[in-house]
Amino acid sequence: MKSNFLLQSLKDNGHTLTRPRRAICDLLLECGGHLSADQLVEKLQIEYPEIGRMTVYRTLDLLSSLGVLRAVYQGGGAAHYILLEGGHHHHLVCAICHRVIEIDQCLLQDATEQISRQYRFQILGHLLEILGVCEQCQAKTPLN
Amino acid sequence: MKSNFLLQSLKDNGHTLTRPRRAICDLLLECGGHLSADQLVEKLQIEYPEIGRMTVYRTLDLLSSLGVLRAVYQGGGAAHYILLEGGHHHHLVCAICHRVIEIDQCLLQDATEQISRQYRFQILGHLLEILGVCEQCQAKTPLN
DNA sequence: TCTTTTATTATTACCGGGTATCATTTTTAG
DNA sequence: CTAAAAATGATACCCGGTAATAATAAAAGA
Repeated sequence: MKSNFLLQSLKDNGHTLTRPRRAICDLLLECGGHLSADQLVEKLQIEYPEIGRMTVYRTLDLLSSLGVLRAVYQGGGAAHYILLEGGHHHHLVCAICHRVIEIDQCLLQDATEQISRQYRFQILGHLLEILGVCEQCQAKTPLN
Repeated sequence: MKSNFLLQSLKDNGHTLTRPRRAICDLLLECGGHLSADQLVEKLQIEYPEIGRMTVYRTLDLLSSLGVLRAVYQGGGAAHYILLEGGHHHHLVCAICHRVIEIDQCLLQDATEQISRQYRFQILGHLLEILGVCEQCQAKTPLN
């Protein structure tokens, strides 16, 4: 049984580890994030048909407020949620196919410290989103 | 009469500079961005009561597709739009009062070039959003 | 200029993601 | 075991954004 930092965070902050919350946190971790609320609901229905929409939304909000999850709103559709184990997240978004490519390394250690001092801003986390064209789409639709 | 790079972009791409579009682009530049579509509509109503919601949404979409504007979706409410004269944008978001503090300098010149090579990703722009607590809110609610 | 074609706009109705409400159930504390 | 508190689920609702369409304005051609 692997540990789940989402559940751990709930526990550490005095929240109950209920069946729905366990299911949601496990699924989130299993899928590595990048799911929308409705996608979560749909997947949960298979094994836990009793879990309702509201609980999913509420749990996602709760996790977000604890700083271990983050809602990302790309234009148009539903928000998707990314795991924030290290307090930060970087990813590339393809403007054509909307593929999301995650970047593990953090490019901003120094930069954020500088910002923090300069603006007297207490940093909780950051999100870097790079918009562009992925390799596959460059091949399909050469822009030049 | 100062130049408006939003209007210029429309012109350069063969779009008509109509009265509504002029009004929208002027207002966007005047306010320095960070307005929602409905805020724009409301402000426009004062001087141009004939301009409808749809036109505003369409114009914002058009400008976004040209890469000179970008919709930013913070959780909850409506998207707001930021000017992208240089193709990128950085800002700080206060987790408590939701104030938005813009950062002028770009911290990512080197980092994005590295990403581009490493992932063979053709970068169009980037958005860095730093979440934290601003100076005023730190004073009001000391976290420790 | 007048006509034809194309682009843009305004109105309306609609859709879907997310929220508010509240009664019910589950969990915790005593 | 009982009472209080927390969490859940069903329903209805709200609001930001979209789709569709008819009318208008602008551009192009004769």
